[in-house]
Amino acid sequence: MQNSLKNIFPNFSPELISTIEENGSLQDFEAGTVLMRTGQYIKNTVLITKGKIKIYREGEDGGEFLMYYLQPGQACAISMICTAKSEKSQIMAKVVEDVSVMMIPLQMMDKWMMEHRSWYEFVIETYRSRFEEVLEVVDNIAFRSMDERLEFYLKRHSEACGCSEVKLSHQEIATELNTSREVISRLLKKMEQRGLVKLNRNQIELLK
Amino acid sequence: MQNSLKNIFPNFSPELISTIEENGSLQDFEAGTVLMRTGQYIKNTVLITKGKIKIYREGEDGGEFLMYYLQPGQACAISMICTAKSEKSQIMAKVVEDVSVMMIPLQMMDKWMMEHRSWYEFVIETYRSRFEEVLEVVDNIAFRSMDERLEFYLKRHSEACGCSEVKLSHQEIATELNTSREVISRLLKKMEQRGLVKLNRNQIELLK
DNA sequence: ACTTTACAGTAACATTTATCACACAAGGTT
DNA sequence: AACCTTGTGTGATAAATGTTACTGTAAAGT
Repeated sequence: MQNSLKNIFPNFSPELISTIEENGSLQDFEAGTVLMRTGQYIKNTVLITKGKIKIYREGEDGGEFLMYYLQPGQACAISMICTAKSEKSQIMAKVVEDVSVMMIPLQMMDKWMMEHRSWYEFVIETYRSRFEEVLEVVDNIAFRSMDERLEFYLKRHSEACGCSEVKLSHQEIATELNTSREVISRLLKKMEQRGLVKLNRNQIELLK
Repeated sequence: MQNSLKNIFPNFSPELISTIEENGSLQDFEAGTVLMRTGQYIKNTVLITKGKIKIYREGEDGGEFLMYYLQPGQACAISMICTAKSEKSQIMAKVVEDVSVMMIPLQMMDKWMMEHRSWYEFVIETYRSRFEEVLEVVDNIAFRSMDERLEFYLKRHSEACGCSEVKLSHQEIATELNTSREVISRLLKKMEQRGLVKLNRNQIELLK
């Protein structure tokens, strides 16, 4: 049981693992909890050990524009970046599936960067992969139309959960893509006609 | 003359400055040069000492969607991130005003992170500010319409050059916002009618 | 002075996306 | 069963943006 961190973060050195266990505090949050808001100061770096967190940008009108998901074995890049200078968050983080997270006090960040090679590499890789993901998001909204973005969104979702059924209402999808439910309904219908998906209530099955 | 690095990067320690001068190579590039392409492997971290570089995302149709500009005292975050693992670039970098850049071989990155506190802080701050900038870009395209984005674009430009005249053709603006020249012309005309700008050939003067 | 090129303005039209209005269906509750 | 809530389907219409086509005009080259 105590070795779970080791399994979830296989690249961490044994020493780092025990340092984390000594200094971090494991906390649970229920789905729906908002872990971080725009403008809030960040006090901890967050490692996810269970569940799923959604990182999004909030629009004035209540839009929840999806940036990416965080899953076990990952960390919040924003919290790492801001941590260094205790800066404000520019994003929102909401629990979408009950999570367990390891909270690391911000003072540890700098210290471990110097002392633990595996921590350093993890941080750099986290920056890299999240930056890349955000760039892909930019690509999508800058160059693609809604139908392509919807397909991409569904694909990413099914990859994230590892199954071909996406259990979301049209309204939820619309919110995350910052459009309206009607548009999503219509586009999904077209996709069904093209044989790409099968539609059910609160569930979309990807066929291809 | 030799102290110019010190002036441009005031937070670097004297030891770091001399290390950079020993290991880096100063190179000049003319406006128009493409320094980095999507898919290319990155071999150097780039510090800008003079001029201006545009970082953008390339669309299939030749769009050059602007992410941000790099100016003296700044560094390419992408090159730092990718350097660590010698990853591929996901962006394009083009010189817009003749530049001098200091090229740092990728092996130095990790080494200096451990040895030079001021390098470490510079790198973290570079990550943070660029991430923030990209998030702002996402905000704009996700939540704002073209007229607002255009205003934001012009404002950012005049801030970057420190003057109220933006010397760009409508076509160039359109390319960077991934829209068409006609749209930009229309919107600029409306802005002129609202008294926000004054239009001249190849130059837009911001009035407010 | 003449030609060529790049830049800018604008109308007409097409397409995409947003909004409004409403019907209906599935599940849960009383 | 009757009711309510939530989710879905669809037409009509509006607004924003993209496209085509054409005009004029300033600058640059010859």
